[in-house]
Amino acid sequence: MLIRVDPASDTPIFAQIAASVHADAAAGRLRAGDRLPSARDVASSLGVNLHTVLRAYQLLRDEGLVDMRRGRGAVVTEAVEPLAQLHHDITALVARARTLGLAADTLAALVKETYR
Amino acid sequence: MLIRVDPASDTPIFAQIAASVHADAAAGRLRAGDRLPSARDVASSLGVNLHTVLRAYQLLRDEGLVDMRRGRGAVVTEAVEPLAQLHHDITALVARARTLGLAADTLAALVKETYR
DNA sequence: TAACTGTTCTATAAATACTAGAACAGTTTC
DNA sequence: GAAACTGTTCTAGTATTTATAGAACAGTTA
Repeated sequence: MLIRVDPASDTPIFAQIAASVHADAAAGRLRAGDRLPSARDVASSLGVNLHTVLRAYQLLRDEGLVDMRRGRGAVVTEAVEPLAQLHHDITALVARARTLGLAADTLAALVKETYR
Repeated sequence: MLIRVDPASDTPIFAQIAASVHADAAAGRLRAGDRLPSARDVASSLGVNLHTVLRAYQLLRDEGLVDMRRGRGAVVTEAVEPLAQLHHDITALVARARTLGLAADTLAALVKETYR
């Protein structure tokens, strides 16, 4: 499993790591029972701090996406299934927004605001 | 026009102000030619600093949503139309995500990631 | 002209993001 | 049991972002 990060991006690194896992789960590349690479491995391969990776993992844990325990690592839960189910709807919405010239941040903010 | 802000929220105030305008535009409550309340008025009524409101307005300007000039204020552009067109799709997606138990931040991050 | 508007500037305080190192406590593997 | 792995917790420092504050500037409108 590969986690990508753009150091030049204005979004925090921990958020990018979590988003990378989100994307993999939505695309079906991650399934319940799969294990995320250890935080130390991710940290060294990305050249970031261990705590930064752990913060992303704890975010995913708070969302119920992974189950974390010492010694075992971070294991994906059944909560990834809804993400995969929504994948088609999301890509369709994004495609339409793109043709309308909408910025990514604008659409994302709109979705978040609509949730309330 | 009413702009709402939650001081207890973890999202920055300027982002909340921009999101409030986004929501109004998407819901059709804002149309091209409409004028946003002056930054000083919003600042005093919300109890926040002028610069904080201006930062939100400049964000909307960067998105092309409003046109700003000294003396005239911030006027909504035709770029709001796409937002209104997407409103139904967004609410439908949010409703489905909600039934699946997805968090707002998760869905928003997913949408943003899918955009790339 | 007077009152309004956003623009620009410097400055400060607070919160957040990131890095850094160390020690701890479970789990897995041999 | 021992060794190597895992996340957890702790303190600490730096850089960036957020928000506030005040002042002066420069267009627009009434």
